[in-house]
Amino acid sequence: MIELDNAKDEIEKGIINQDMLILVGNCFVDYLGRATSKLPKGKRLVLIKGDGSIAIHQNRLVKPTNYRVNTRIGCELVDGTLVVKANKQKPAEKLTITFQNIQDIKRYEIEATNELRLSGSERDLNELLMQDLSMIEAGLKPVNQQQQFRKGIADIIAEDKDGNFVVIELKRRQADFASVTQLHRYMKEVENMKGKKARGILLAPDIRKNARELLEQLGLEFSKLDFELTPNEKEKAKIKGLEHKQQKLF
Amino acid sequence: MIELDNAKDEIEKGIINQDMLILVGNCFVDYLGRATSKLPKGKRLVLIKGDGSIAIHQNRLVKPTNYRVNTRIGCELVDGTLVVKANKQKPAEKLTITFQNIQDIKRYEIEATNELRLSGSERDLNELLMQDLSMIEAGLKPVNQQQQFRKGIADIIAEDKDGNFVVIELKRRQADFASVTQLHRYMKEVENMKGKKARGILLAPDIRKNARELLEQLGLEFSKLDFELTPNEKEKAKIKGLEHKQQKLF
DNA sequence: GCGATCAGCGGCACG
DNA sequence: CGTGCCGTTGATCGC
Repeated sequence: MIELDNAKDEIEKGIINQDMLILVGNCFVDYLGRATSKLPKGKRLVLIKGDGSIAIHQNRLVKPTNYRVNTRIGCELVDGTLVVKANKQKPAEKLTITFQNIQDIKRYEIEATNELRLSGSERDLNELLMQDLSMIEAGLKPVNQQQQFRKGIADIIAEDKDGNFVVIELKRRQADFASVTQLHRYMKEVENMKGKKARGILLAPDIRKNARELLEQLGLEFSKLDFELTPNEKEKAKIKGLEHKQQKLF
Repeated sequence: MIELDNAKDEIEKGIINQDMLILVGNCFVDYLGRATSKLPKGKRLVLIKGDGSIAIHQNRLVKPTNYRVNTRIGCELVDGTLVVKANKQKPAEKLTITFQNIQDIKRYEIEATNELRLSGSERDLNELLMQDLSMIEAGLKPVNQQQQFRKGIADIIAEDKDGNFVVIELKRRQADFASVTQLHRYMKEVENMKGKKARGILLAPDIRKNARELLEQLGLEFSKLDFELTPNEKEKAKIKGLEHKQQKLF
């Protein structure tokens, strides 16, 4: 066990230094903000970061039980306990950790960089498709990418060989109800703007059965998007194929 | 710095014991699964939990750069590095952390409980409303709570004093486009099932301006939900009032 | 700052 | 197991 006043010094040093801090000890946690919560007494691990993020972890799941981001963290000794507070205004939120004891406290100097290079995101796939819209359908030409409307932002807008506007919504994973209604909303908006019928194509690796039903009722199209992730850093991802489900009939 | 073979022993001990493990050191991280990512060499903090959760943290933000949940974690010494792997099938995912060195390794015995008592969730508000639907509108009677359709699950279905079906969608925070289309979807489904017109009411503390426009176009109603969080453990939350925006005109 | 949307969403509850 | 959806969603990007 660590003396609480020593712990306090160490925490304050860590906060000033923008270190990463690990606190382990018996504590309870109160949160009042967008919701309220009480975490009863128990042994937890608290992770404080240089940017004022704080997370209380129990020994399960990746997500913390309690957390707060981008806040000013302070601590004080109160009645033989060490109280760590992470409060914030707008929205008003209070996070209070009360330690009965501190078993361990660790301070690590780690730079606050963000160097993760991720690929296979929707943005990547979008870029790939824009390079050659004919992958989706022969004769398709880009009109406007990520065009903003009053009712949202469509992923891709194009014009098909017959001069119809085509709204394309791209999903990197199985499409659901929300994906379908999203596309429908954009399609309606385009129809309103242009004053004529438009098409809507949902592009995803898969679609849930009921979502597919809704899609068809709304007069939208689904096209299976088959893409491959490349561990190679040079190319971000690779689109292996696109398959209109309707074509299966032939 | 810690000898890598000692670190390996300690990690393996921790995994068997289902402890919480903290590793700090220079490493790079490769992920291949639903997407791919590379995190170049740098000093990071890795948190491993008893249920096989693993998270790589940099010194900013609450969320880890890389993570994996519910996996079998193994480690081995390879060419003077310590490699921690968290692989999984279905879907196939590989997470590999390669440590050049380990500055610190900590092992904490913490029980894997989940005792957080949270209140003010949508579920709580739903329960409160169901106790007295007349808060929403005089004469409103419950028909079915959380009724399941082919196209989703409506929060509340009721009947108004004139015998119309009323579909109610509840949001604990500012309603957006998705909230509106969600309600619309349920309302249409009820109309289909019952074979007559239905009403739809969106209940939320606030609604985005454009979402409100869409809501009105779709013939739906909005009602401002004013609720209060109680730090008191006995009562979950309190609904202070409900206000139909239309009433503001009078 | 707000608005809109994605996320390797995670996690949960229900069928 | 999949389906649907909430979340103190968080985080990002654009305006």
